[in-house]
Amino acid sequence: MHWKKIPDAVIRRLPIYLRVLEEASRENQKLISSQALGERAGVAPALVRKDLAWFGEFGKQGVGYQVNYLINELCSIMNLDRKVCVGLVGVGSLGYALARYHRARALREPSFRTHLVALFDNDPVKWGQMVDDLEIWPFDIIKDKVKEMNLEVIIMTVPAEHAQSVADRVAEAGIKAVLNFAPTKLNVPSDVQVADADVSLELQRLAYYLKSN
Amino acid sequence: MHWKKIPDAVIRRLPIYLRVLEEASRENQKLISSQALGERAGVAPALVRKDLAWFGEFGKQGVGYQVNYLINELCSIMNLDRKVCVGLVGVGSLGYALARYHRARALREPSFRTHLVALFDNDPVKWGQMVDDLEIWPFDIIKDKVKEMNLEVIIMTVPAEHAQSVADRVAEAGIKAVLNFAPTKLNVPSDVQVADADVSLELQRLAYYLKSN
DNA sequence: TAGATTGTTAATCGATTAACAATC
DNA sequence: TAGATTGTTAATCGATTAACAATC
Repeated sequence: MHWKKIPDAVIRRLPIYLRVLEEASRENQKLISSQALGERAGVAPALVRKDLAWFGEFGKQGVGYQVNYLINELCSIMNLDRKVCVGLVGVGSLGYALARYHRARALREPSFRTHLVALFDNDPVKWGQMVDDLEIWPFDIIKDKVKEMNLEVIIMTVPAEHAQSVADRVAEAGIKAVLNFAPTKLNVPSDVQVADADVSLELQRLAYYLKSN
Repeated sequence: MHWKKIPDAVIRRLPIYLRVLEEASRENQKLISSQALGERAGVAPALVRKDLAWFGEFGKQGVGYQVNYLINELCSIMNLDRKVCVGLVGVGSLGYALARYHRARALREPSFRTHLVALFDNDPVKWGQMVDDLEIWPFDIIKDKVKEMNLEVIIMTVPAEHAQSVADRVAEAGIKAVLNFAPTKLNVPSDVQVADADVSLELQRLAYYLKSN
């Protein structure tokens, strides 16, 4: 695109707006102001307007934003106006749970938009086992599967000590986006995006705030 | 404390430093420089020094930081120099998995420091069932259990539509820290800290970056 | 028209980086 | 001592907020 680079802080808020808008849509709201949207998203109204203004003029002065129109625009901006195929590596207890959770939610919420379609593990005992209607494949064939199934995002739920070597193989397979649950920093090529989702970091952060209160 | 308020951005990095330091300690490293610590944490060395300087002078010029000493200091700063008791509400597939994952990790890593000790659900069918060696209690008795077991943090893995009312009850029970996996913004009293951990927000953010690449 | 709310600019606030004297 | 690395200050960079003209 020809735009100036959009700050990541902005990109992180867009899915929150999307979530609020979809709620509003379910409640049959047709219009929403930056004030109301911001309140439900936990963001100042001026910031909501500024965030949206990076991408165009979506509102009407004195009126607000059309809920369904803005949902469509945001989906297109976020690259969610299509099926995004996701794979998961490491079907231990956490991987298993996330797999089931993700599929249940995708079934229930059509707005979920990311679809978990493949599971991988390197334990031969697990190969061929099913989680709901998904088969567990050997991790070794991930490169072929990425191509065959058009996987674009990989969720990593492997032990910390294997995370880096798995990440290497994942990057080699052409994946550009990884959601990493392992408690370790991954070194990946600069064109691969990693989102970290280590539960313990958040718990430890919360512990700090128990102090002052 | 008498300090100026520490920015949350700083607090979020401390657990990352802690993780790196514990790795280094396991590798029998005695000393670490802000350079090396920063590299493994993904943070600029100057920022590492500035973050630590909020709390005191822990290093020696020309030498660096003593790994084990800094671990102790950081634990004390983060309020992790003791057992932090955690409860979990909503033993669905995600809650069940997080429970098992958390306990397995706490057993394996003594440095984990937060301990999951109670599970709650409002489905009578689940009451009395065990997840590993933890019993599932009725959500209704959470207030008593918070007192009895000294719970300080609650992990919420309930459906979005129940999240707010659960949060109200949790806050009422005296809890000041919540890790929320439900895809909804919780309104809580200002002395209650909420950390959001909605997987779909991260997946959607990753989808955006698939575009430009 | 009058009231409401957008898009945008300028001001503020906060966080990160660069640089270096202090000192181990 | 010489080299290394801290703690800290000043400079830079970036993000948020306040304010308001434009306009529906």
